[in-house]
Amino acid sequence: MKVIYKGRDTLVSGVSPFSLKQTLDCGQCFRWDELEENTFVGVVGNTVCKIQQIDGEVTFFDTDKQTFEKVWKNYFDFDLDYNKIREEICKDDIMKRAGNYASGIRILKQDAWETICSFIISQNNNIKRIKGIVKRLCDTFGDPIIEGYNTFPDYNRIAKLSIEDLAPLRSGFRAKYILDAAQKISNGEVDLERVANSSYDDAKAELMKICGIGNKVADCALLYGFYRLEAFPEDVWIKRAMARLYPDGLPENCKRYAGIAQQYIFHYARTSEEF
DNA sequence: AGCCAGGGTCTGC
DNA sequence: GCAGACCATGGC
Repeated sequence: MKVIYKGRDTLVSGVSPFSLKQTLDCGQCFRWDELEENTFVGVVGNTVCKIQQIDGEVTFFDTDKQTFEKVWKNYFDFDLDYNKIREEICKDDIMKRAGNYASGIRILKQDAWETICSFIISQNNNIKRIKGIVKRLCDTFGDPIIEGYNTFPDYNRIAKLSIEDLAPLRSGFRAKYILDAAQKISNGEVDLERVANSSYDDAKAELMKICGIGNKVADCALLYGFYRLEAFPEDVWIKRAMARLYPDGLPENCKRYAGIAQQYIFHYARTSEEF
């Protein structure tokens, strides 16, 4: 990776492979909007940024060295070598095709609470509406950063609210789950530190103490919010794809990075015409 | 108009 | 353990 600080912007190149669009559009995050082709605006923590990719060059607008190092390099996990990972997991024909098709996807390092909350909202829902609910959640209860952009509200704030307070979100039956998650994390019943530091099975069990978090949402939270690259969220698409591609289960050499394999298969099954 | 959406809970075998 | 109804809401 090559990083150049030019004027007010930060320019990144030589991350191979990387597709900003595939990464932000693959259903792992819900707070990015595409302004124009390959140009996105989003919020991470209390930082707002416009990012554009043209060929191999990614521009982080109005971003100084310190912010890039502290926020964006970590968020996109630019130090992780995806070529090496693909070498390890894309050994058979199917994974080679899927990995080749979705090669620009990277797993983002997102905030744990934000992913927990977002994937509770995702259940029995579609990406467009998930984004709408998350936006209203931030607009209503987050702190302003700059005009039009708020932080994701923290769990202590949400824990003080009632179901009626959440009505403007129009999140339906999920509102009570959002509250339960915020309350249990806020009062220590569910310990995010413990989730981060225990084994995969224990971490999953801890998350599933929250009403509204089942097997799939727990795996999403672990993969996207706790950097557990071995987590393998199974939604309807993946189940369909697995039944056809790997009826006997995921190949052994995929398991260490099952979450990345999952992204390749998911993207391939959902958008490729040859699937 | 009616189906479905990156599911989970609750109930009944 | 496993199947099936039900859950709110909106996009298509």
